[in-house]
Amino acid sequence: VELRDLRALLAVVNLGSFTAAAIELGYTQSAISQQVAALEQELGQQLVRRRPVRPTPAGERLAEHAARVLLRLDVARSELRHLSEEAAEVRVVACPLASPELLVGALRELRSSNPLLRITVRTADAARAVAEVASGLVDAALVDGVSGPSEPIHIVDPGLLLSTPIAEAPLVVALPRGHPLDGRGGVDLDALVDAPWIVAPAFAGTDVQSRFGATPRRSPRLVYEGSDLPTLLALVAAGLGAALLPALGWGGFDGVVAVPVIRPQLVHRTELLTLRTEQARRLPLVQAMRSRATLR
Amino acid sequence: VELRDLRALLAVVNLGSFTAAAIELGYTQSAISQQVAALEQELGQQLVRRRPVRPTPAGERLAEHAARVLLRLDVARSELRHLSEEAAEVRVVACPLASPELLVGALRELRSSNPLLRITVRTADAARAVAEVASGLVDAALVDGVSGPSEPIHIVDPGLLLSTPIAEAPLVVALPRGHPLDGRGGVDLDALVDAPWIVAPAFAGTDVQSRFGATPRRSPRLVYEGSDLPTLLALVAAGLGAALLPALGWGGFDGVVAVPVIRPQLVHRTELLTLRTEQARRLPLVQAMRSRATLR
DNA sequence: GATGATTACGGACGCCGTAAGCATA
DNA sequence: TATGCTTACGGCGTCCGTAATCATC
Repeated sequence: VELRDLRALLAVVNLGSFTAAAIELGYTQSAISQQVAALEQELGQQLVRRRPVRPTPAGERLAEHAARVLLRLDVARSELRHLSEEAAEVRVVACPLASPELLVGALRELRSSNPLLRITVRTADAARAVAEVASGLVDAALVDGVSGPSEPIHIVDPGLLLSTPIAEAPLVVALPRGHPLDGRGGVDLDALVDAPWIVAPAFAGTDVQSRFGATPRRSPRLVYEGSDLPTLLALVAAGLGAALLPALGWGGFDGVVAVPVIRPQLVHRTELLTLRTEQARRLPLVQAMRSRATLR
Repeated sequence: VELRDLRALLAVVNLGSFTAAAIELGYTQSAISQQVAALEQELGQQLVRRRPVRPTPAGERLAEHAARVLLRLDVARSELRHLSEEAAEVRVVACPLASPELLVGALRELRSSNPLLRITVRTADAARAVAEVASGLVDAALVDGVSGPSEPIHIVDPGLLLSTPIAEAPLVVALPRGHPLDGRGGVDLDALVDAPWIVAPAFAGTDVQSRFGATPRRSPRLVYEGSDLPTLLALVAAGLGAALLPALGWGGFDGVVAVPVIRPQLVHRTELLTLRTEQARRLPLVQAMRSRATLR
């Protein structure tokens, strides 16, 4: 098993195409084919079904392992780079709904204490944010997700990155006004399991489905790949589906009502992710965020 | 970064010698030298100090990541192998103090329900046991360790292997009779932090040191690498040091007294480790152990 | 001076790309 | 028929081993 082969498998599984994987990795499609074939031969079983290109159960499992292995290696590289050089810049990535008020407060404090520091902020979905911390593209990521109360969200292997709890907010379901559940004081997610959901990766709706979707592999009725909250809410208002959001961070929106989730017991949680290096721990931004965080 | 290079680094760091690493991996010492040099060049910093051969902080960190990466790849390989073939044999490895009475009970039940099944049992220390589950050498490992009450012991990345809690027992310090603490109803480990400890990897004393040893990197006065409990207790009786053990599983021993650990709150915990495959979950042994386990 | 890591160099193997083959929409 | 994965084959690069060099105990 070689890393090159794992990268190939992962790209093929994620992109659903040998050709696309080849382009992404900078090989010819022939090379990708050979790499995947080598893996399959070595492991003695098919990993990807062709035409259409879909992973077998074994391939799916291996791709999962491969993703974690490659992520850890990214982290390792970044950590070693951090060990030697010192940063004169702070780069942050944040998920759209990840309690930004905390971030801007911390940044203002940071700026006033060090006016010369170059600061970069960008938004991305949680998966990309994690990848960017791992690869060293940014120094910290403010990611959000859904979890049990005062329980960490698990985006990557626990312990791989340093995670600081920042905030928790009640979870609500955004529904079109007039929906049967409109007006309820609280809602059980099981009651909505067959309802049309809007899956919006940028808004941390992905992991909930996998954790609480009673029906695995059900393809969502609508996927919103943007990161614009008003657009998402407009989709909800139009009756195209329900969306899972934190109670805070967005004002009212015409035609949309928010009903708190009361079962299962879930919260919207925000965490700050950095490398597990001393340098990261001592980042002024991290310090500031920590002192401001509402959670211990 | 290539897996081959990571394997080389890990072997060099663990064995403290390029030559020994070369023998272990089946290369010449020259090849190992080139592989480590390649890593160092690629990462732009020294990973291993020569003469004597010791890892730099960067090397230590990378070796840690390398170990986890390689372990995960072992697990991946084993899982895929399990997915295709069915086992006609049950192989178990257990740590010496890992609640063996549960194991033998489960094995007896297993034997009576399936007299033809070939069963293999072996003992090893926790680190080796984990490696053997990962590499597929055994189907399950009964490992013990020290943790907080009803808190899992973390030997590997959480989620990498399937872990079933089996039993917990109070933790005691084994001391020579007549020791100043002899007769106390309970002891605070901090009071013993500077005492001479006997480190016995086979008896799960390793991780406690790293977790609660106030003085990191202090070399223990005595290391017992065997797995024979009477020998260990004889060492204690001779006044060569104290040892951390579970309260159960060993009767009295002449010249040794056991004082319960009351602070920090720690227990001796036993868990059953298997691959995270359906096959492993359905192993009769696992089922039997589960139903017998005193923990939920 | 001996043990053990590094450097130099040649040969073999592996891997990728080009191009032809082939299956499926 | 066209798109896209597979197979065949040749060249290039890489990596390992042998052997000489060098440093440290």
